[in-house]
Amino acid sequence: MTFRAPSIRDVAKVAGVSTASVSRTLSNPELVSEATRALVFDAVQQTGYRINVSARNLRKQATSAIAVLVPNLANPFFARILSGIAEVMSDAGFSVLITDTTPMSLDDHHFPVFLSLNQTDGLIVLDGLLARDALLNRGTPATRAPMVFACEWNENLVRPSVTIDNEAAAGRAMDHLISLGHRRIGVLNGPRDNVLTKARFKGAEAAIHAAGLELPQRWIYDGDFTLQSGVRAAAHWHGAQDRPTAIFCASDEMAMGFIGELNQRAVKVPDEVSVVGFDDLEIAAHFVPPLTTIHQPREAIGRAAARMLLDRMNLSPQEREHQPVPKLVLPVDLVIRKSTAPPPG
Amino acid sequence: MTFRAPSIRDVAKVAGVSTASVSRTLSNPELVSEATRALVFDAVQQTGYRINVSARNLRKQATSAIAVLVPNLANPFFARILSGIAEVMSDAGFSVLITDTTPMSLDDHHFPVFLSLNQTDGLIVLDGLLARDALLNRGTPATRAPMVFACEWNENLVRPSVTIDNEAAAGRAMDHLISLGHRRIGVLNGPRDNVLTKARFKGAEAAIHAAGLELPQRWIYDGDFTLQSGVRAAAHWHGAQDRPTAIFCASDEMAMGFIGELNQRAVKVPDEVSVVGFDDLEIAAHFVPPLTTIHQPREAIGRAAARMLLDRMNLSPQEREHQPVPKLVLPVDLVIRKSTAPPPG
DNA sequence: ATCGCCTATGTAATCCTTTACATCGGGATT
DNA sequence: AATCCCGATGTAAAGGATTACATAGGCGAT
Repeated sequence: MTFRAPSIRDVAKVAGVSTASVSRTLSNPELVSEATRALVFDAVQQTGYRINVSARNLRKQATSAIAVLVPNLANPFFARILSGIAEVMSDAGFSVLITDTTPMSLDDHHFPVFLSLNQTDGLIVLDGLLARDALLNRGTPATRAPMVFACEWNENLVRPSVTIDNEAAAGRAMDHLISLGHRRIGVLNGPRDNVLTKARFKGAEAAIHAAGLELPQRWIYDGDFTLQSGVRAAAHWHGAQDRPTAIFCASDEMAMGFIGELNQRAVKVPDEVSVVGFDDLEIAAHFVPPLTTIHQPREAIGRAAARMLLDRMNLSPQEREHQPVPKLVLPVDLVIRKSTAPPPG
Repeated sequence: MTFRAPSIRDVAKVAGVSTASVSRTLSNPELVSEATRALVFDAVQQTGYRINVSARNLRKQATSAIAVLVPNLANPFFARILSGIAEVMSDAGFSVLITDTTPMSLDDHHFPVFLSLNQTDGLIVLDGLLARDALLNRGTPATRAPMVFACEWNENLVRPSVTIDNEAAAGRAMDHLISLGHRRIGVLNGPRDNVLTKARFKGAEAAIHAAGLELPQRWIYDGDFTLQSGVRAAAHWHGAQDRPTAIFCASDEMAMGFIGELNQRAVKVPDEVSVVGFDDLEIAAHFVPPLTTIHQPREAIGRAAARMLLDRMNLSPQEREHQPVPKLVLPVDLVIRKSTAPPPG
C-alpha cells in the first residue's frame, strides 16, 4: 500500500467541485464564488494538499525561479549581492536558487541544467569565467533563459550586465596613495584571467603612469582574491630588498591577509606600508587597522541586476534579440580609513 | 509563430525511432543498441534538444535536488558548510538549492514550497528557529521531505542532526581563560532565542561556576552573532566601571567587532582584555591579533549532514518513521592564538 | 521444424496542473 | 416575453518525459 500525496483531484472530490475550481481558487481566487472558495479551502485543510510544483511548472512552461551562479560562495563579497537579488526577486514572486560554480568549472559534466529555459526562468551570473566553451551560449536565443551578468562579465559574450567602473575605481585608489606622497607603489592582483583583475590592474597602472611613476614587474604580486594569497604576497614583500611603500590590493580579503601576515612579522601598517583594499567588506571597517578601500554598493548591484533580469524576462525572445543590450555601471567610492598614511621617513 | 523548444518527440522523429528509445538512450544507454544510440545522439545535436526538467520530475516523482535553508547567507560561517554539502551531494548526482531564510522568518507567505516532497527530494536546515509554528512539521511523515538539521537544531522537533557539542566547547574556552588567571570573565551572547546561544552560554556559565567564580549580570552582553553587536558590546565594556578582564564571544564575528571597536578606542587586546571567539572563520587566524577561538570542522559538518540526508532519502517513509533518529556530534578544538593572555597587572 | 528465450524496440498510460472552451442560470434590457 | 450578457462552473486537452507492457525478430536447443 504505497502512499500517494493528495492531488488536486482528491481536493476536488472532497470539496464536491471540479479540479478547475480548485485550481482557480488556489491561483485566481477572484474568479471563484465565496461559497466554492470556502469549500475548497476546507478540503485543502482536510486532505493536507500541497501543490505539485513540477506539474505546475510543466503546464505553465515557467518555474517562477531564477538561478544565481556564484564563483565562490566562501567569498563573503557575494553575500550582500545575493541579498539584494533575493529581496527584489522575492517581491516579484520568484524563488532564487544559488549555485556555486567552483565545483563545475573543472568538470562540465556536473553542470546543472539551470541554463535551459525550462529549469529556471532566468539567470544571474556573477562569474565571468564560467562561459568556457560558451557554456552560457548554448542553444538558440529562443531556448536560452534570459541572463544578466553582475559584477563580473565575459568579454566574449554580449549580455546585459550590472557592474562598477573597476578601472576608474582602481585609479582612485592609486591617486589616493600618490597624493599621500607614495612614489613606490605595488599592486596585488587577483587571478590572472579574471576580468576584474584585468580592469583593476589597467586602472592602477594608468594612474601610476599618469603621475609619472613606474610600476616595475617586481612590485606586481600575483594573487587570487583570497586571504592566503594576501599572506603569500606579504611574505614576498617582507623578503624583498627593494620594497614599495604602498600596496593596492585587488580585494579586501587579500589586503587583510597581507596586513595580518605583516602583523605576525611585526611590521606596522600603515607606518611601514600603506595598504588599500577593494570591495569594502563588512569587516573592513572593523579590521585593525580599519581598511582604506573601494566601497562597492553590493546590495544595490544585486537589486539592479535582479530588476534588469526581471525586465528581460518580460521581453519576448525576439525582442530580447533585437533590443539594445542594457549595461549598467554603478558609481563607487573610495573610503579612507586607517590603513593608508604618508610613506615612512 | 511562437517558438517551441524541441521535445523528445522531435528528436524521435529526426532519429526515426520512438520516444522511448530516445529516453532510454539518454538515461539508460545500456538498454539500447549501438546503432540507435548513434542515431539519437545525432538527432539531439541536430535539434538542440534539452531535457525538460519539469516533465521529468513530474513523471519520476523526484527532483534530484535538495535544498539547504540557511539563516543568513551574509554570515561567512556558512560558506564552508555549504561547500561540504555541495561536494557530497554533487557526487551523488544531486543539485543543491540554497535559500536564505531571513526574508522568510517574518512572513510565512513568502515561504517556498521546498518543504513538500515534490519540490526537492530532501532538506538540510541550518536554522533552528525556522520551525515557528512547526513549519517544518507540516504534512504527514509520508508527504514530508526527509530532512536533517546541521549546526543548529530545534528543541521541539525530533529530527536527524549533525552538530557539535557547543556546551563543552564553550566550557573549554572558559577553562582556557581561567587557566590564564582570569577571574572576572564576561560573556557576549548570540541572539537570545537561538539554540546555540543557549548551549554556549550554559557551558560557559557552568565552567565559571565550576571554578568557583561568579558571572554577574553586568558582565553578560547581548548580541546577535554580528560584527555590529560586537561593536556595541565593546562600547558597553569600555564605558563600564567594573569591567571583566576577559570576554568569551559566542561568535568570531562578534569577537572581531569587539576587538575592532576597542582598537578604535585605543584599548589593546590582549594586553587590557582577552577575547575568545567561536567558529574559527577563515579570517580569524589573520586578524590582528590572531583570534583564540573554537574551531568548528565546518566542511566536515556539511559533508556529514549531506551523507546523513542521503541515507535518510534511501529509506521508505515507514522506515524513516520507525528507525531511531540519528544524531551525530562532531568533536571541536580550542585553538589558542594571540587574542588571549594573562590578565593585566 | 518447433519452441522458448533474450534483446531491442514500440505503444500508450501515467505523473498533476492549468486553462481554452463549453455550458448553465439568472438578471437586466428592450 | 424574448434576448443578451455575465459570472460561475465543468469538461477535457495540453504540457514532456518515463516506463510497464506488448511485440518482433534472432538464436540455440531439442
